[in-house]
Amino acid sequence: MSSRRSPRRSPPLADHDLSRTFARARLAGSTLDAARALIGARLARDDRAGRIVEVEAYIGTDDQASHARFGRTARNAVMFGPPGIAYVYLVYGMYDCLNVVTEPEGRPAALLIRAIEPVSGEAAMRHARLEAAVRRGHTEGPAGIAAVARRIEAIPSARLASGPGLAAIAFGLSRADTGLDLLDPRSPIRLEPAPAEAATPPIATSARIGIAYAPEPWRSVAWRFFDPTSAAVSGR
DNA sequence: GCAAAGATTTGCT
DNA sequence: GCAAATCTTTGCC
Repeated sequence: MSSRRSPRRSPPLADHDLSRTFARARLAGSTLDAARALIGARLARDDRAGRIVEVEAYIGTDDQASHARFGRTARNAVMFGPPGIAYVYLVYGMYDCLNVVTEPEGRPAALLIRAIEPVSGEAAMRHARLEAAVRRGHTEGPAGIAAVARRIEAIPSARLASGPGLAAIAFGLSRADTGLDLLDPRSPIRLEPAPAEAATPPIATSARIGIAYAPEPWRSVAWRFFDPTSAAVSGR
């Protein structure tokens, strides 16, 4: 590039709207506070966006349901790092799940994104869902890919990302995305605050899902947070 | 080095 | 309503 070009202090952020940057401070403190802050916030990719409607908190090495219960390992290392970073893991050998790291560096904690209500880019989400079905060999039956494509077209919008595995598929996320800074406006996947005009959503709580293996009190603690008015909440 | 289990989803009985 | 699918991570011998 020519040295006569006017220098840029940072990459193309000149027209970036700062009101669309989620505040790292909201993730750096209590994970339970951060969980409430995430309900109604947005997850955005270039061609799609959605409203987070369900999250679960996993806090510290004492939490016997958390991946951090074994201490720091190769898999969970980012949970011990700074807040706002993506932690994507493979569950049951089949599905990737997105977490947002919380709390200061050195304290392992994260919020599992369990459900997202699509706001835009539903076609991209359906396309991602079809690609996932092809990868899993679900299109090799007698019905073929056309039948699977029709079935995916028929899925209601609110069901496109209504579970942790489905949310990752809808947004095209995989373990390779672990380490991404979700609060960097230049990141391909970003966390953004709810629009100023959006109403504050109601928030309900319950025990976390799928952790029956954990001893009490971890099994029953109400660390799942969701918007009970959303049709996109998982398990309905 | 091996065995067990898992922060899920889907399809069939 | 139950069980299969699928493979990485972790604990233990």
